[in-house]
Amino acid sequence: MKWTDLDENWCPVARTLSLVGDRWTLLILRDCFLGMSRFDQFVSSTGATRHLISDRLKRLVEAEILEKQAYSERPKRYEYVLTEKGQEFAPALMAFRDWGKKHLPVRRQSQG
Amino acid sequence: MKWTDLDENWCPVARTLSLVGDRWTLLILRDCFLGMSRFDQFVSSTGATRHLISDRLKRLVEAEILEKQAYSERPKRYEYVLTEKGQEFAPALMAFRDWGKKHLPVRRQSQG
DNA sequence: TATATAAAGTTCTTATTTGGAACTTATGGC
DNA sequence: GCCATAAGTTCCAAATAAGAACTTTATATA
Repeated sequence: MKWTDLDENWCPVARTLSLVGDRWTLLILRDCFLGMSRFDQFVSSTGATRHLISDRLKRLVEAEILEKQAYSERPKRYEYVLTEKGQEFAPALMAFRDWGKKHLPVRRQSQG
Repeated sequence: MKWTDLDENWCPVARTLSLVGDRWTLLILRDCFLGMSRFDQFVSSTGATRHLISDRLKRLVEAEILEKQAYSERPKRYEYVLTEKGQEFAPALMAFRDWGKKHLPVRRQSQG
């Protein structure tokens, strides 16, 4: 079974996962909430490959969670910003953050 | 980069994703909150392969999110139950559920 | 003119993960 | 002996991801 097959599942959790049930997608959304919006920012912040970021941004735009906006005309450059639908994903990320802070403390300092 | 490499990331969201940032893992947790606890229940409920379920349950037990408990001695049979750490994941799943209910309504009835 | 930089991707090849079905082990019932 | 149940494991083909280099459009510098 493919995970996109979950999009018509009876369970709202499953349907949500068909879109964002993937670590890189969720990291991109985290970055958006931290104020990032550009391709290369997502690449260096998440550590995912350019290929992955490209793919996940397309999905997020198609799902209307992010919106692609031109911020420069020449050369044509785009950035990705949260739609209202995307903004409303905040509680989920905050729940992840809280759980991680409580149950997965960092031992040694590392960078990502 | 491998996703398990996120486990020492500075960001608590990333650390959380290193454990549960995967659709099948989160669906297994959803099932646990719905009262399921057995291997075959997870297989048929999620639609994931036995292989995947086996792998994800191992990770969840290792992370102390689930606990493996014998419910039969002969033959030896185990079930998986949420630990307190696992229970505290509820708010995250509820956030997913709420977002899905609001933003991803089902069109036609389907089963998963 | 030639070179370098920047941003946002795409392309290529190799490695890792997943899918799907069948098989295993232990036990009880008919 | 034969079938069923539960919890996995094994095998191979198919799909995804990793990593690095390349492309495109345009500005800046020597």
